[in-house]
Amino acid sequence: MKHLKPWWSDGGGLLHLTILLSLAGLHLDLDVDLYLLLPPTLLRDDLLLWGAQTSPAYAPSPFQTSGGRGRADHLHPKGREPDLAAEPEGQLLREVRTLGVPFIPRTRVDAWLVHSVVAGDADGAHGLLGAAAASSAGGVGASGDGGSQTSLGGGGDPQVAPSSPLAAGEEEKASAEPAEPTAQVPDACGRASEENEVLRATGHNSQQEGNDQRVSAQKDKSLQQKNEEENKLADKPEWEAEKTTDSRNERHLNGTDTSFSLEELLQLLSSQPENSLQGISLGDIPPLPPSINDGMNSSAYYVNFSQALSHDVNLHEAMLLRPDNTFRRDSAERTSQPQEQFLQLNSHTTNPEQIFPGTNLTGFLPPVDHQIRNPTSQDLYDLDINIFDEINSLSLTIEGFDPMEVSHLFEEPDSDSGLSLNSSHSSPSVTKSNSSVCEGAIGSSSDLECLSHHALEGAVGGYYPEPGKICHMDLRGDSGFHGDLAFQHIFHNHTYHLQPSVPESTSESFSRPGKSQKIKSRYLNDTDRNLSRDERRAKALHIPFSVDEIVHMPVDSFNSMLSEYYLTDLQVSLIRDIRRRGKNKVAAQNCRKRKLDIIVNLEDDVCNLQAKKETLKSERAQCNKAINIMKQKLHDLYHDIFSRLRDDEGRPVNPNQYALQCSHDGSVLIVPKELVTSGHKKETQKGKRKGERRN
DNA sequence: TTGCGCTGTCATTTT
DNA sequence: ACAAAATGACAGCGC
Repeated sequence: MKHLKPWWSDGGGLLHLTILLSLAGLHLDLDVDLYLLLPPTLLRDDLLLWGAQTSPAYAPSPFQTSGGRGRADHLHPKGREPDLAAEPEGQLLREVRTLGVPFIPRTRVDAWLVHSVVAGDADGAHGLLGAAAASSAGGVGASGDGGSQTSLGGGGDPQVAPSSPLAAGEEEKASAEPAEPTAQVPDACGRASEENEVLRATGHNSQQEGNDQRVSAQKDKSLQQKNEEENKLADKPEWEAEKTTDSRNERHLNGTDTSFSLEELLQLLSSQPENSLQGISLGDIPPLPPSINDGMNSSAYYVNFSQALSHDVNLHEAMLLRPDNTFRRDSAERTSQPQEQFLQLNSHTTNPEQIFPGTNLTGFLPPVDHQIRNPTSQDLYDLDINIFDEINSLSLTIEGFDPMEVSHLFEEPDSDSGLSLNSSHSSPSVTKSNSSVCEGAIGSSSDLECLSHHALEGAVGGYYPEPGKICHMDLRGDSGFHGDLAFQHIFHNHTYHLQPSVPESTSESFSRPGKSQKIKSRYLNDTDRNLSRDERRAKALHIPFSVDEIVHMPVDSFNSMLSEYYLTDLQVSLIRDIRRRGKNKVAAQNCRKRKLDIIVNLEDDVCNLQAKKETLKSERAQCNKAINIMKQKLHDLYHDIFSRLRDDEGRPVNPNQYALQCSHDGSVLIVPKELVTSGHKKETQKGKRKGERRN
C-alpha cells in the first residue's frame, strides 16, 4: 500500500478515483478525470489496448515485465512516470489488484462504464474489476467477478494468470467468470456487495495515504484479506503473467473482446457535444450546497464531478438501457449505502428545475435524482427516445437560449403579435373596424387572435398563461384548454378543415409546419395537431358547432343558429369570422381553380387555333399548288392554240401580239393585246365608277 | 439566398 | 341595401 503514492495517487486522488469508479456505473464522461487519476501505466496500457490493432509500435503490456513500458508513458497528462522498473512487479500487481481498479485502462473503464450501463452487468461486469474482465474477455481487470475477492485470490485474474495448466484453467475460469456473479449473486445484494467491496478497497487505500479517515476498520480487514489472497497470485512466475498478457493482447488484436463495441458506444455517447443536457450538466449546474460534501471527504471538484456524473448518466442511460432494463435494475441495486449517499447528495442538484431555472420540466423530464435513487420500473422505460428528443429540444431552447428565438417562440409566426397580445378589443361587435384594428396590428393574425385573448381573459376562463410558462406546459398530456389557447396564439397557422369531402391529409397539407409550427406540433397533442386555427379557436371558446357546420350551413340556418343559441359576443364574432374566412377560403380556392381552368381553356384554345392555322396553311399550299398547275395547263393550251392559228395570209399568229378572249356568248376571239389592255382599263374604270357610285 | 408556387387571408368589387 | 360570391393583393411557407 505504501507504493501507491509514488505512482499516481497524489493527495486523495486514489480515493476519489475509486469513489468515482465505484460509481462508474453512473458515469459516462470520465476521460479527463481518469487521465488525471489513473497511473501512467494504465494510460500506456490503454494505448496498447486500443491502439494495438493499428499501431505498428505496439508494445507489450507494462505488466509483462517489470520494466516493460509502452511507448505512451510520456503521454500521461501530468507527466508522472512511475518507476516500474524499480518496482517489484509482484508488489505492483498486488497493490493494483488490491485496488482492483488501476489496471483497468482508461478506455476500458469507460467501456465498462458504458457496458455496465448498457448490459447491466449481465455478462459479469458487476463491479469495477469485473468490468475489465467483461470488456476484455478476461482482460485487464483484476477480477472477472466484479471485484470479488474470491476471484482475486483464486488467481482468476486473466491478466496475470499464467498460461500454465493452472493458468489455463484459471483463464477459463476468468472467461467463465462473467456468468458467475449472476449465478452466485444474482440479486441486487450481490452487486451491492461488489460495489462495497470496491469501495472498501479504495477506502482502505485512502487510509494508507492518510487522505481519507472515513473508511472503517472493517473495510481494512476486508482489504487485508484481499491482499493476502492477492499476494498468492502475484507470486506466480513472471512468464505466466507475460503469457497471460499476451493472450489478452491477442484478444484485442483479434478483436474478440467486446471493447470495440463498447468503445464505439462510449464514443457515441461522449462525442456528442450537441447533447444539450450534457452541456447543461457540466456548465450550468449550480453549486452544490455545503451539505453535499459532508461525509464524503470530497472537494468541490468532486462535487462537481458527481454532478456531472449524475446528469450525464441519467439522460444517457435512460436512452441506452431501455431494452433490457438492466441498468435500471443495476441503478437501483447499486445504490447501496455509500453510493446511495453519494447520489442522494447529488440529488440536490439534479432537480431539473435547478438546471432550468424557472421551468417546470416535470411533465417532460422525470427527476434525475429520482431515477438514480429510486429507479422504479417505469422511470427509464418511460424515457423513450421521443421524450428525450423533446427534452433535447427543450433544453436546446434553454441552453442555447437565444432570446430572439425564445421571443419568436411566443410570437405569432406570421405576424407581429406583440400588439395583439396586449390589445384589449372589448368591443363585442366583430365588425370590420374591429377586425381591422387587430388585423392591422398583427397582420395576418386576425381579430380572432384578439378574441382568443379575450377568451383567455373572459369567456374562456380568464387564464392567460405567462409566456415564460407557456413553453413549459405539459401540452402533450391532457391538452387542457389553457394550453390550447397558449399555443393557438403562439403557433397559429392558417389551416382549415372546411370541406368534409376533403381528406384529412389534404387539410394537413394546408398546414405548413414551419420552424415554429414544428415546435408547435411537438407540443400539441394529436388531436390539436390536426386542428386548424379556427377549430382551435372554436374549441377554445367552446363554440358548440364545428367549423364545417359554421361554414357550410345555409344562411337561414346560420342566422337561426346565432339567434337560437345563447352565444356571447365573442362567440358570435368568432363564428361569423370563421364563416367569412371559410367561405372566402372556398371562394378563393374556386376562384383560383376557375382562373386555372380559364388559363387551361385559353391554352387549349391557343393550341386549337394553332392547329387550325397549320391546317389552313396546308390547304393554302395545296390551293396554290393547284393554281399553279392550272396556270401551267392554261399556258400550254394557249401556246397550243396559237401554234395552230393562221392569219389570212397563212402565217402563224404571234402570241405576243394577240391574245385569246372569251366573249359572253362563249365564242373565242383573237384580239390584239393592245385592245385587250385598253378594254381591261375601261372595265376597271367602270368597276371603279360602279364602286364609287355604290359608296 | 433567391425565385416560384401554393395557400390562407383580407379588402374590395361584382353579382 | 344587403349578403354572398368573386377577385386582386399580400404574406407566409415549402421546395
